[in-house]
Amino acid sequence: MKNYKIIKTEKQISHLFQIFFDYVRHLVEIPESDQEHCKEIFEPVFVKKGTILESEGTIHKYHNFIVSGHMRNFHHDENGNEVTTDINSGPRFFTSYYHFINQSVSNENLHCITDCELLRISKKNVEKASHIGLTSQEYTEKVLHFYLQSSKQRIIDLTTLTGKERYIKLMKAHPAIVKNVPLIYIASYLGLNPGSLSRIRQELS
Amino acid sequence: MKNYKIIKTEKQISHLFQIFFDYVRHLVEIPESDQEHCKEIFEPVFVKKGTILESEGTIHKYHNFIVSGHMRNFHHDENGNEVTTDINSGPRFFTSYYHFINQSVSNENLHCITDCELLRISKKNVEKASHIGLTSQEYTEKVLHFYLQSSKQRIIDLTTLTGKERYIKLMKAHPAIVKNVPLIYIASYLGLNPGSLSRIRQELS
DNA sequence: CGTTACACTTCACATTTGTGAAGAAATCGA
DNA sequence: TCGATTTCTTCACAAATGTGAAGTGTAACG
Repeated sequence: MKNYKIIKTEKQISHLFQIFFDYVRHLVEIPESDQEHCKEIFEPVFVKKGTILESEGTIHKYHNFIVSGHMRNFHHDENGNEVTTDINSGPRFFTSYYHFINQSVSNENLHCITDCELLRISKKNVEKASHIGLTSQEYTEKVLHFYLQSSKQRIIDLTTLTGKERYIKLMKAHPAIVKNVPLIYIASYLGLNPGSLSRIRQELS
Repeated sequence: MKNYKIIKTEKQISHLFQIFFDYVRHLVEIPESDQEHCKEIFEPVFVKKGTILESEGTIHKYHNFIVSGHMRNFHHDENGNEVTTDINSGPRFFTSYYHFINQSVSNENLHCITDCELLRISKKNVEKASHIGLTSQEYTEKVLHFYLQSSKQRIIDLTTLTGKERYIKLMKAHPAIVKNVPLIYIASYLGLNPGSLSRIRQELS
């Protein structure tokens, strides 16, 4: 089964970078010359639904930017149960940050829930390109801040909201996730059993 | 009521820095010369139980290191209810990071639950001392990573453990917190009602 | 020393969520 | 297109947690 590197036209690839640059501009400036350089160090990848891009027990090779599609991050707990810790859609970065940056063995899996269009960069290229704003210390710190803020908000939601309230909030914030991602993953992400979430859905309809 | 700057001896202050340096060494090297400099830019503060060190609606002035004592971080939700987002004991840094670093108006309160011994540094001094390892980009990134990892673990605990399991885990990891911090704050931190946590305590005894 | 305020426990009852099994629906691959 | 597999729903019952009130400490402060 060939999940990777399906051949696409120049135009399609150009479109990926367009979305990428539009997204990144929110956080940092990227001069024209850097944009050209990005096209050399970021690799466009088209991945089939179901692919595990990076898996637990390995050192993750790439820093991934989701252009389109849905991905989740999961691991196994001490009883062997899958725990979905994160679900996200493009455009955005989606990586096991801590382990990627430190190149330590990750306990996390990056799973493409739907077909995904990605741009990814190897650790080597990240280091080579440290002069580019995008891979600079400053940008990294901004990204980490952003994740820290989202994590804090999620903790607040988990401690103060009921399951139904958390689901409603997710529906409003990310309707595409609720539409495209299987219920079991959403349930795990929200800290609910699939049965409980199904009941909540029914109550809401 | 005078909560601040109770006069202490040279020896007591020296002890604070000793604990501080011991702690920081885990993450970064600090040469002798930098240690001397630290003593100039960090201010020892002795604070009475109950003091709100930094409060919501203001720009936080200091980056705090708890030498001893217990502090919590809380805010008010849209209904005006207090939410305790974090509880910690020294030695460790305890600051509303995002808002402090960006010098934006914080929505968080830093509350001394017990008498606390602190070392704190103003934003100005942080910038002045950027050549010291301790206030460098590298150190900041390590600290952010550390917080991100703790937040992720807390999310996992909140989604996969019951209230009783979370309480037991806290007891094991931080017995001093369970002993010294009022139940209402611990309950809020664990995402439980005070009544529920009290029941859990009873079941465990 | 006594008053006051706050924190903690306890209770009965309501609500939410978990559990496991069974069947319906949707999806996948040949 | 047709089985095979997975996911989703539904149900009854169990367990966990929320709620509000009442009563009992316990610490703080004058």
